[in-house]
Amino acid sequence: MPRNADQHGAVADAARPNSVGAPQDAGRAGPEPRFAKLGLAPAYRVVFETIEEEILSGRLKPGERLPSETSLADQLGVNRSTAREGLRLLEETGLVRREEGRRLFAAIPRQEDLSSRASRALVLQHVTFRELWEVLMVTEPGVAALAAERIRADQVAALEDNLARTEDAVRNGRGFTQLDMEFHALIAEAAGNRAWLLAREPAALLLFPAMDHMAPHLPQSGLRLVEAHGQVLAALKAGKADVASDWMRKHIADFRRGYNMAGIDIDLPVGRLENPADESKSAAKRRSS
Amino acid sequence: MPRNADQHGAVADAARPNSVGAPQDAGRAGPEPRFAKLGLAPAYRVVFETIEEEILSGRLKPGERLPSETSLADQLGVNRSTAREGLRLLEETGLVRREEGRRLFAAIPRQEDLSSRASRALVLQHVTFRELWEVLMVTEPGVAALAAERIRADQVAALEDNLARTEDAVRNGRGFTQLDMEFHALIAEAAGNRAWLLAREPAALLLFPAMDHMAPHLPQSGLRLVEAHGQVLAALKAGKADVASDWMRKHIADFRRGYNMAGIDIDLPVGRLENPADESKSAAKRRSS
DNA sequence: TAGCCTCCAATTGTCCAACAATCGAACAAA
DNA sequence: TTTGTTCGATTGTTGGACAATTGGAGGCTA
Repeated sequence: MPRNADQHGAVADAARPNSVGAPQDAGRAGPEPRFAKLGLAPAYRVVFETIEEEILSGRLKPGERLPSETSLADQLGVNRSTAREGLRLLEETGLVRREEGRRLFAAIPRQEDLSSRASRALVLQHVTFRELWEVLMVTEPGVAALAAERIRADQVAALEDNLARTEDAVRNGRGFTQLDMEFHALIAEAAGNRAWLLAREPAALLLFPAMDHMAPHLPQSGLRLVEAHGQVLAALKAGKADVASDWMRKHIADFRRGYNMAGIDIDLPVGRLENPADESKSAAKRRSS
Repeated sequence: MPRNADQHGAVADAARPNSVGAPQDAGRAGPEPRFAKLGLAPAYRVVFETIEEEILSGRLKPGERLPSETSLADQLGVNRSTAREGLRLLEETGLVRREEGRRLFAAIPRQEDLSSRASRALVLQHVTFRELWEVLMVTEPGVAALAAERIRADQVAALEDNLARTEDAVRNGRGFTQLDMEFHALIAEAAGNRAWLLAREPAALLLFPAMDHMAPHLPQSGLRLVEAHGQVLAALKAGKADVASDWMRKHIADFRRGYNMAGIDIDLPVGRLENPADESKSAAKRRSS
């Protein structure tokens, strides 16, 4: 790639950041690790990094409109196509997003995006049920303890509503996986800690749906789940952090027991997310293959 | 944008996935809001999703080469520019990577990339020191307990080496933040749980470097840290999960105490990562502004 | 003046066609 | 075996176009 080539070019080379006039590459397989291999980044990546830095540094605040592609390309001294490639990079990072319509905004990456991408990575790594379970075995009680100290009335109400719906679903033999996930997510939210949200969600997103595979084998599981949720909720309402934490631990432990009883191997890698339950935005935004 | 326009076009429309034969757009002036607006994704996004699906489903295995851009564009029935935009999306997701050289490979997203992106998001959300601390207060002891049961000899050796270097750094008044991070990372690795790695790293990446701000105020902090690390390591070697966990808890708790004593507000948002200490790849791969 | 409709400039999505710099592999020379 | 040389394939970048939408600025009615 013509680093500084400006072939037919009229584009102002001076405006191009990082137009390092560095030696091409130092040769590939040098048996002597004498020189550090100097990395030359393609222009589209430089575009990405430049704008990224602009946002990270706060000079470009979330919510603010980005300049038009043409103007951007102009300012950076690259072609619009190149600028667009940089924008795609930003788009996927979540640092730039298009609201409804086309205009691009600077933005903060959304939790859901981060989590779902992390989940995908875990799946691709063939992470096992056991690994996920070990994580949640620690995080969920921890989060519950925090939530007990901070939960607000409206959040209690949301949990009560969730519990009622779960009871109903269980009584009528309907699936309750989604409701279970919602319950745990609500508690995590009640913990009022964004870092926790991010830490637990990828594992939660993968482990809980796995329940669908075991529930059919265990008629009791629904009742046990409702009982546990009820106890946790009660403890939260009473502000008893240790009790909430304890019940949560039992609840998650139960999860594993369920798996064992259903005869499923704990050390099997988890599969792909079947139905991430996001008909909300997903269906509107993209059409699948 | 000409969804299916193929304007001057010669490109095989049939080959185009998702060439939904939807009415151009229901015509703008349709006085009847009869149909729900069906979300049309730009072609470059369809390209992205198509290839993503190919990888996620395992039809395209990690490590495998992708077809050339021209051929790809050809197969998908879009222009090379458009295909490239899709590739940028994939590139940033980490599902596609360029080894050394240019050819693109299918790949699994790297832990580091996921973590650093997550960290950035936390910073942009102005997450506070307290939030991070609350997370690590739970995760680190949990991870240590697991590590006690699984740690291998070579991992013990690595920790011992790290401890020795830390002692040296402390004794000679050098910075030891990097070594501290390494110590914790090694333990996380010893826990042999990839989901844990992902869960704790974003917070760790942000919290530990913050020590740089407090160490200067606390002459003792280095010694306390070495003592704690030593105790944890001893417990790990002895396979005493609960002891390791306990010492780790104290260690992290100490962290906060240090902050208090240094007179730093716990509820202040953490700043940007100053020096993520990755001269290894960072310096080689990109040149900064 | 508020409300509505029309027309136009600005912007995004795609596409085409080239060219420069490399990479890679094949082959020749030292 | 190491070092050049050559040539085709591939990536990085650029210019230039055109269709479909958007967002307003005006202008026209109540």
